[in-house]
Formats: sequence, C-alpha cells, structure tokens
Amino acid sequence: MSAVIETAEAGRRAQTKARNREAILAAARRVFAELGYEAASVRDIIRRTNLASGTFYNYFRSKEEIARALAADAAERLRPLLRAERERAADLEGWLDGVIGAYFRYLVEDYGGHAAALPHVRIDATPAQRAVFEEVRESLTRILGDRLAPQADMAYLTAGAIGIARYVGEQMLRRTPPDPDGAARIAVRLILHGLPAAARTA
Amino acid sequence: MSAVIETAEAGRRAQTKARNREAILAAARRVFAELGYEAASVRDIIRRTNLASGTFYNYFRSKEEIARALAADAAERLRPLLRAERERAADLEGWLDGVIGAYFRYLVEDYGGHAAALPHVRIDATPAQRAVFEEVRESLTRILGDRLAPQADMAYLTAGAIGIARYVGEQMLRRTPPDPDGAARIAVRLILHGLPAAARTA
Amino acid sequence: MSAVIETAEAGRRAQTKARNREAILAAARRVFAELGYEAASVRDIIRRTNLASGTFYNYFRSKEEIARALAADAAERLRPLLRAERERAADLEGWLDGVIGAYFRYLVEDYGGHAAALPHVRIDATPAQRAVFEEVRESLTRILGDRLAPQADMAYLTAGAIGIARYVGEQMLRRTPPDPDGAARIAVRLILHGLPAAARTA
Amino acid sequence: MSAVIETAEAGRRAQTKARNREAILAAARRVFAELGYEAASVRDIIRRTNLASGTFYNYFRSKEEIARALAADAAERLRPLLRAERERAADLEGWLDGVIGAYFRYLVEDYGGHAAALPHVRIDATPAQRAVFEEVRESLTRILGDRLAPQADMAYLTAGAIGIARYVGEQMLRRTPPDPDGAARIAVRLILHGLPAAARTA
DNA sequence: GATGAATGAGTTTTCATTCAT
DNA sequence: GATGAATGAAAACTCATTCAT
Repeated sequence: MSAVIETAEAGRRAQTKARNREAILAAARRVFAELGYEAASVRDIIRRTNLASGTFYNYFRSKEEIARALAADAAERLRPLLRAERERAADLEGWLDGVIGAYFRYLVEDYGGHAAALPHVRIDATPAQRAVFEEVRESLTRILGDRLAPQADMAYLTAGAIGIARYVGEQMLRRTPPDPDGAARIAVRLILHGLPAAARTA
Repeated sequence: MSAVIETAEAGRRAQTKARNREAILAAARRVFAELGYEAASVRDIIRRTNLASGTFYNYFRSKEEIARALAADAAERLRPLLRAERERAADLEGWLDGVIGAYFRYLVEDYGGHAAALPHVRIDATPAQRAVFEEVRESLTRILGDRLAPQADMAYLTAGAIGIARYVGEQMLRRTPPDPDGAARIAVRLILHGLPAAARTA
Repeated sequence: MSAVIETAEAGRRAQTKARNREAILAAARRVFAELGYEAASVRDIIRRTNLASGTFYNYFRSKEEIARALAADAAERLRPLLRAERERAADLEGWLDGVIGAYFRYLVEDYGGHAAALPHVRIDATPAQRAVFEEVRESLTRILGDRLAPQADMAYLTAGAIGIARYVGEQMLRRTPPDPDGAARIAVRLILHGLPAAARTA
Repeated sequence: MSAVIETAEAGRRAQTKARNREAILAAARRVFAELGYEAASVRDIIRRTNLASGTFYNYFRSKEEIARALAADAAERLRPLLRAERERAADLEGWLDGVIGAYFRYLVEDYGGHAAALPHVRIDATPAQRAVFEEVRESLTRILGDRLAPQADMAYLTAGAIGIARYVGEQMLRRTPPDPDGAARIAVRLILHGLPAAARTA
C-alpha cells in the first residue's frame, strides 16, 4: 500500500473516529437530558447510535467518563465564548448581555423541548466546570476593577450570578416557546440592580 | 385484650412506625448527602438503620419515592418558616434576612460536612417544592406591593432569587467552617441591590 | 365465670373459628382461581378477608397446606356425592349422569366467570384427590361388573373418563353462559359410546 | 474483516445463539418437569446450563415467557405431525392410532422418568396450542365427514378426545416403564367405542 | 476499530413466616 | 386467638463491562 493511500486511509479513519465520538456524545447529551444521568444507561446511549455496544468503550472508559466529557465539552464550548465576550465588552452590562444571552440561546438549542431535564450538575463537578466558574469570577473581578471592595467575597458573588443564570434559564426552558432574550434581559437587570429595581420595570 | 390496652398498644405501634419512618428518612438523607442520589442504593440506606431490608418497602415503594418524600419533607419544613417570616417582616430586607438566614442555617444543619452533596433537585420536582416556589413568589409580590411594575415577570425574578440562595448556599457549604450568616448577608445584598453594589461593600 | 357462660363463650369462639376458617378457604379458592396457585400470595388471600395476615397461620401452617386443604375439601365434597350416586345408580348411564352433572354444576358454581383459571391440578396431587380417583375407579369397576374383561386396564380407563370430564368441563366454562347440562349430556355419551356415536347425534 | 469472514462469523454466532436458546429451553423443560412450573425458578433453569444468569434474559424476558415458549415449541412440534397424519390416515381409527401413538411416544421422550410433572397447561394458553386444538378439531370434522350430525358440538367432542389423550398419557408416564403403545391402544378404543366397549376387551 | 452476546456482581423487590403486644 | 409490622432468605432482573471473532 503506498504512503499516499495509507495517508488517505488514515485520514478517513480519523474522520470516522471523530464522527463516532461526536455521535456518541450527542446521543449521551440527549439521553442524559431526557432520563437524567442515573436513569440513563450506556445501552440507552448506544441504542441511539448505529454503533454496537462494545464500541462505546473504544471511545469512553465508562458511563461516568462520558458524563464528565459531556460537562467538559459544554464548558469547553462556553469558555472561549466567555473569553471573547471579556475582550469585547466595554462594561459589566455589555459583558452580561453577551454572556447570558449566549448561555440562554445555548440552553434553548441543547435542551429546548426537554426543559424538564436540564441536568443540575454540581457547579464544579469537573475541571472544565471549575474553569468556567473561575473564568466568570476573573471576568467579573477584572470588569469591576477598582469598584470592587478589597474584602468583597467574589466566590459568593460569582456563585450568586451563576445561580441567577441557572435558575432563570431553567424557568425559561419551561415556557413554550422559550424566550431567551426576554429572560436574559431580566437576568441581567437582576444582577446589575437587584430585585426591587428589576421589579420596578417590566 | 381490653380496649384500653388495645389503644395503648396501637399508640405504641404508631410511635414505632413513626420512629422507623424517621430513621429511614434520616438514613436516606445522610446517604444521599454522602453518595449523591444516583450512587445511593436502597441497601445503603437500610444498612444505616437497624431494620431489615424488606422493612424499607413497608414504608417506601422505591428509592425514587423516598427521594420525593425527602424533598417534600424539606419543603414541608421550609414552608411554615417562610410563612412565619412573611407575617413578621416589615420590609423586603427584613424578610430576606429572616428567610435566607433560616435557609442557610438549615443547610448547615442538614448538609454541613457533606458540602459536596447538596442535591440539586429540580426546583419544582414535588408538590411541596412547587409550594415553596409559590410561597416565595407570593411573599415577594406582596412585600414589593405597588413598587412592582404590572408587567414584571415575577416567575423569573423569583427563580433568580432562589438561584442566588441555592448557589451561594452551596458555595457556603464548601467552606470550613460554613458561615451561614456571612453568606446570608451577601446573598441578601445581592438580591437587594445587585452585584456591583454588593461588590462595593465587604 | 360460671360454667354456663364459659360454655356459651366457648361455643361462640368455636363458631368464630369455623367462620374464619371458612372465610380463609373461600378467599383462597377465589384467589387461586383468579391468579393460579403460584401467582397467588398469602397476602392476596388474607386481603380478601377482614382478618390480619398473622391470623392466617392460626388456621393453616403454610400456603401449601391451604392448597392441599382446598383440594382435600373439594374432594371431600365430591366423594360423598360419588358415594351417593354409586348407591343410587341403577346402571352406568345413570351413574355418569348423576356424577358428571354434579361435577359440572360444581364447576360452574365455583369457577363460573373465571373460566380461564380452572386449576389443572395433577390428578393425584393430594390424598383426597387420589381418593377421588380410586372412588371413580371402584365405582366403574363395580358398575361394569362382569361386563369387565379381567385384563382390562381400569387405571387407564378411569383416567380417560376423568380426562373427558375435566376437558369438556373446562370447555364448558369458557362459554357464556356455561351450560352444564348440555355439556354433561355430551360427555356422558362420549364415555358411553365413543366419539363417532356421540358425533352422530346432536 | 472481509465480507466472507464476516458472513462466516455471523453464521457461527447465529449457531451459538440457536444452541444457547436450545440449551435454555432444554434445561427449562427438565426443571419444569422435575419441580413443576411454580416451584421452578429462573436460577434453577440457568444453573443447569453453563451460561451466566444474565444470559437467560438475553433470550427470554421472564419465567412466564419461557414457559410460553416451551408450550409453543411443543405445539409447534406436534402440529406438522398432526398434519401428516391427517393426509395419510384412511379412517378415524388409522388417524387416532397415528396421532395418539406419536403423542405418547413424544411424551415418553420428553417427560419419561419425570412422570409426575407433565405440565397441565391450559389447553389454549398459547396460539400454538390453540392451533393444535383447531387442527384436531378440523381433522376430526373432516374424517367424520357426513357421519357427523350437523348440530354436533365438535368443540366439546374435541375437548373430550384431547382430555382422554392427556390423562391416559399422564397415567402412562407414571408407570415404569411407560408403555406408549399399550396406552395408545386403550385410548384409541375408548375414543372409538366408549368405555364399556373398551372395558370388555383387554 | 467494530461487533454484539456473555458475563456476573449487584440491585431491587417480594412474600412466607414470625412474634411481641 | 387476633393483630400487623418486621424479618430476611430467595427470587427476579439490570447493566456496565469484557472479549472472542
């Protein structure tokens, strides 16, 4: 077999691998969303794929690993987005608009229709998730700049902001149709000015 | 057997039943806290009890049912507390102080030491939980009174406030020792005035 | 307590005992009929009674024992009937008419409506059942008298006759409404003259 | 892997599957025969196999399902035999000889030695069993031809004939050694001429 | 690397039976 | 003798993972 063909074949193989991996991840995302992590079985995942059950283990060592990979994957996709927004944003409001809008649109895309199954993962179950938390914390710290009291507890504040995004997002998913933009506007206002102020305007 | 004795016996039996139910619930609470809902098995629960395996099924039909009972139980305990605070509180700040303080102290009591395992149950998985959500929503609506724009989306705002409490609470549980009062102060400020204002003070 | 009262009370007790025993037997008969022996549980039986589960064991040592008691009971009720018919009957036809008619009416009474659940008990699972088999065999032997070849295999012939009664009876139970008399007529004719002869007449 | 090898492998796998299925069915047949359906457990069945417990569930969903499969299987094997006899037989006697002889030999083969446990399944528990009943009924109807009164109740007569075969067969299995031919002769005579006639000859 | 049946440890669940009251 | 909750052995069943092909 000539080197050229070998290379071509290797390319094709790599492509197939990537495609299979993606197929498994996509199936897992849907299954976890519909059944929840515990109720979902590897069989459920593989069944939504046209692969054989054993093949799963060529890609992921276990059910736990794919769950981690999924979370990491989500974080991976979130992180550059957060980064980009951090560069672009002039102020806190701009940054929040960008970030929360993107997050809510992502939620609708990935979970719309299965609202009920948004996985309530621990905030820092995986390294990637922790990275997202840190990214948010750093962004907030930087943007707030010297308007930040030295003793301010940024971990709590970051957690609070993420809590708002999470729960308003979940609430949004429950509506038909979900309105990511309206929800984002309210979430941003809530973070910026607090509940009484947010309640005073529509 | 005389009626008197019968009654006494019935009383003792009812007591034993209640005690067993409580023992199982307590064991489940601990097991869920330590292992997480999914990893926990009915065996794990019953093992922490001095009851026989079959006895579990005299009280709960399945692991899912006890989880629901647990959540309902928690909500049940939360609700009167919320109610009481609603009566007592003069303004939003007073109400939030009371409610969030109580919630955080409850968290520390029930999950302190097993911070990692605060169950991230769906906001409205059970009727009791839905009731808590409604209770919070109503309290907020009433306290805000005419400072509330007619078109304000109270479902989103309530979700946001609960999100703050949940995630700041979780963050607090991760600290040793947890400081429910400090965390509550920050959560309240965040809800009242928003993140920039909360960041400006300690 | 005077002897008189004691006696009266003893009588009442004996009555209650007899009534409870009958209640349990009746419930068991229905439960076995509806679910089959294996699927039926002692709980199912006791549930159809207004007795407590433990009480069952004051009357029967086990589920197996009540099944035996039930079969014995059926046989017990069948046997005197067979005996009586044997005395009364002038000839084979008369005896068969009496016996099979009685058996079919008994079937309708006990299993009508639950046709599907006629228990296919082994012909000789219990002593009482064996006794019925023997009773039938003896009756046949006596009534046939010297029209019986010495080498005739009465066990096979008795089994055959019982087989006819059993299966025609089951078939009858499947009809709505069951017609014990029509079925009995055909069964008797079949036993007496064989299938071709029975087919030649209605 | 080349297509040729793939096919070969698929063939081998299919073979193994078929062999395993047969092994489980055979084990179940023996276990049911020895313990009776109710007393038998899936564990008992799988233990007589060199397969793992979970493997059972790759083939049958439950104990009930394998029982049905077994009955269906038996009926499946009986039907072609009945069909063949129907073509071949010149008259009722010939047909009965063929059919009952075959049935009794089949009984001895499958249940000989475990006489006590011939499963008394409902006559029409499965489609295949219903098919056997229908096959017998049709065969009888055709062979009797115009010697059959128009109002004759063939369902009852068929049930009666099958009852004879069943119970005489069971009686035969209880003997050591079983004599399928002797038993068949008597059963046939009983069906053809009735009990008195059958009793008059050996 | 793909396949898919086999594995068997582990889990849930049932239920006949016991026993303190 | 009645009660009914507790018992725990035994059964059914699941499913992540392995492995021969």
